[in-house]
Amino acid sequence: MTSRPTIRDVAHESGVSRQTVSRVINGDPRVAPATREHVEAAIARLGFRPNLIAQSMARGRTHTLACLAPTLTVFTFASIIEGAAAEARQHGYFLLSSSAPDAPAFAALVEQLVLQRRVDGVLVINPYIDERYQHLSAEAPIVLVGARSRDARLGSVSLDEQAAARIAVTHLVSLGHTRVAVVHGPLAEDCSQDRNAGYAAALQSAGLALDPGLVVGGDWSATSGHTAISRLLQAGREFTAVFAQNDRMAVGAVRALREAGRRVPDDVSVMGFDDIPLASYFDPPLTTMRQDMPRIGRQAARLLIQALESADTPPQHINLPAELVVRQSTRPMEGR
Amino acid sequence: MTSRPTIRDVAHESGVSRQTVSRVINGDPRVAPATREHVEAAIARLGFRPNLIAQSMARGRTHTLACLAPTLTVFTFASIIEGAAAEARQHGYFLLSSSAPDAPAFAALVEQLVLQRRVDGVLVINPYIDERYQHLSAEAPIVLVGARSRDARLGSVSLDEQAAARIAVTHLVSLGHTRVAVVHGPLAEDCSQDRNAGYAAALQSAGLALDPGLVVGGDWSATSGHTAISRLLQAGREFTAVFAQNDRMAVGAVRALREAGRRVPDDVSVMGFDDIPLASYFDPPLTTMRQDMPRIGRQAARLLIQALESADTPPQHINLPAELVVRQSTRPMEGR
DNA sequence: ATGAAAGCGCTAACAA
DNA sequence: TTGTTAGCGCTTTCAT
Repeated sequence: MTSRPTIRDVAHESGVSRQTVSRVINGDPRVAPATREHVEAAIARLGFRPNLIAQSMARGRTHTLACLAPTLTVFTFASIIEGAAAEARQHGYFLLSSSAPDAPAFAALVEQLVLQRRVDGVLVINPYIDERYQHLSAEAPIVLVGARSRDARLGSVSLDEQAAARIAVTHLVSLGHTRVAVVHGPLAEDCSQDRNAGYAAALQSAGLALDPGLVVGGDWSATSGHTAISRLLQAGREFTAVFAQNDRMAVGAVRALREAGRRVPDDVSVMGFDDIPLASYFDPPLTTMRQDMPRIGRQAARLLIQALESADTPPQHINLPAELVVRQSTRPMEGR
Repeated sequence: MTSRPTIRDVAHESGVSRQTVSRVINGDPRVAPATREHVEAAIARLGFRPNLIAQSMARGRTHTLACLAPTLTVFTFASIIEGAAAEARQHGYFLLSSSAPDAPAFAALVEQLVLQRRVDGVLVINPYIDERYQHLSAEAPIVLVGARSRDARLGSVSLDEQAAARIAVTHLVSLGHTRVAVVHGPLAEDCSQDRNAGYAAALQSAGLALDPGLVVGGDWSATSGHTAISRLLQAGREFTAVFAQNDRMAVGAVRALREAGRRVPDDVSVMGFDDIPLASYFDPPLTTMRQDMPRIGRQAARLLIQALESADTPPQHINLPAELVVRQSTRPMEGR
């Protein structure tokens, strides 16, 4: 197999200079129509494709973005990435995705991608789950996803977590529940804090006291939701509703309740958050807050590209709304 | 911000030639220890990082692999990617992932990645779900994942689907079920065909006739599993067990059965395939075949890197086993 | 409208 | 062990 044709081969083939070929492939208008046709014919004949590496080299930009997540196997992250990729593509960028489970792996990724100039900018999903944000060099434009930026120079896109949690808890309260437990995520993550704040706000608006004994934490896994609620039950806490800060913990909570002989939703209502794909196939189908993940990704990509293309754009912070999806895991309090 | 230091700056700073700096950063042994130290000091002082784009340019290789999936949002695909990324990293490669929902998008991706020389090789997950395999130019080394290669030049890694399906169905048969329905995936995909073959083989080994009326298809979604089983019930087919070719369809099947007043597993046993993360949290917890996805990804990456590093390696085809996970959605037939 | 020359940051081949 | 000389394939001046 001989190596691929270069711009030089096309120049020979069509009898013009390399420069003219370059103009043609870049859509430069300063080329005579006849010349352009000749060159395009030669390109087609030779099957020439511009070498992107060489273009990047000469231009100093790669037209490539990276989207980094803690893992690809979590549905919400993957959805954000796909939304971002779609938006990037529309703007002529290629978006690659990769994941780093911990801070050192993340640092290595940033090193490879940013410091070694492989990409023009980076989208970072959940930057505050560990120390990874410390490795966010200011070398490349960066947009944070799923957390408020704690650095004035970085833009961010996230859900309006507090408002969403408030809607969720208000839903439970409006059903007549006055003792609402919350299973929150790791407090190192903004979204857990914000959802807790929304929980508190909703209770307060309803004139209900917040019982710290009903606040328990998990790590987003179903198992952790199970553990959290089991503990609550063993401690003899009274509650008729649970606001789990994600669907997986909600599912774990449901199981814990059943194991303790409580019916869901007859005895206890349970809400989740995210609306994962099979949320409606659990028993009972989960009432939850739906996040438009792809949209979050699209917005983030748009912000990043904006920053790339007009250097002096001030960093923006975008908040997106979530939507209540009522299924069968929540129901009005029994009159007693 | 001044631009980043180059190899030339390091050369000046340390009083050696660019070539010597190049040798240092590439770990070439032909450098005097003293010189090496000087250069390394200069590198540290300047904060120099080799520009990967320039390296790729000069070397003609990018040390980057791509892993392409139909979507990132399916757990099995994401797991394969993470396994592949880990293996690639160990070998000094960077693996980027991207997704393409349909053949045209896939073609564009291949164009960007392979024809424009952005990566050295490609892993393609599920190449036969549509016409995408037709866009697999022979320009770069490619390894197929999740399907037998139909092209002698391409290596592949997949599950031993037939054996796995056989184990699954044999499990049901050993429980005393003689009327076992199957909900298969799209027949364009090898794995559906192979799992059907395993189903047939298991029945035959058990001396049971295959009733074509008990063979129904879905598109892997829970909804499709629901529809398939609903139709079977409406048609009045008799069966006491269902082998769904993935967990999502199994979950749909369970729902359909319940809606028709059948208890699972008391009246009908249901098996899935994949062991998705929340499989044990459905009601009932799903009996299923567990695939070691990360391992599939690792193997695939290993094959690709092998092909890259020793050009004349013949394409290999690897088959990995799956493991039966018994939970509560299957149980022995009631004696009647 | 087109071409010539220089260079992007690095490595490879050859010398010394 | 080190340096010199050419590129890699393309774009960007600056001429013409």
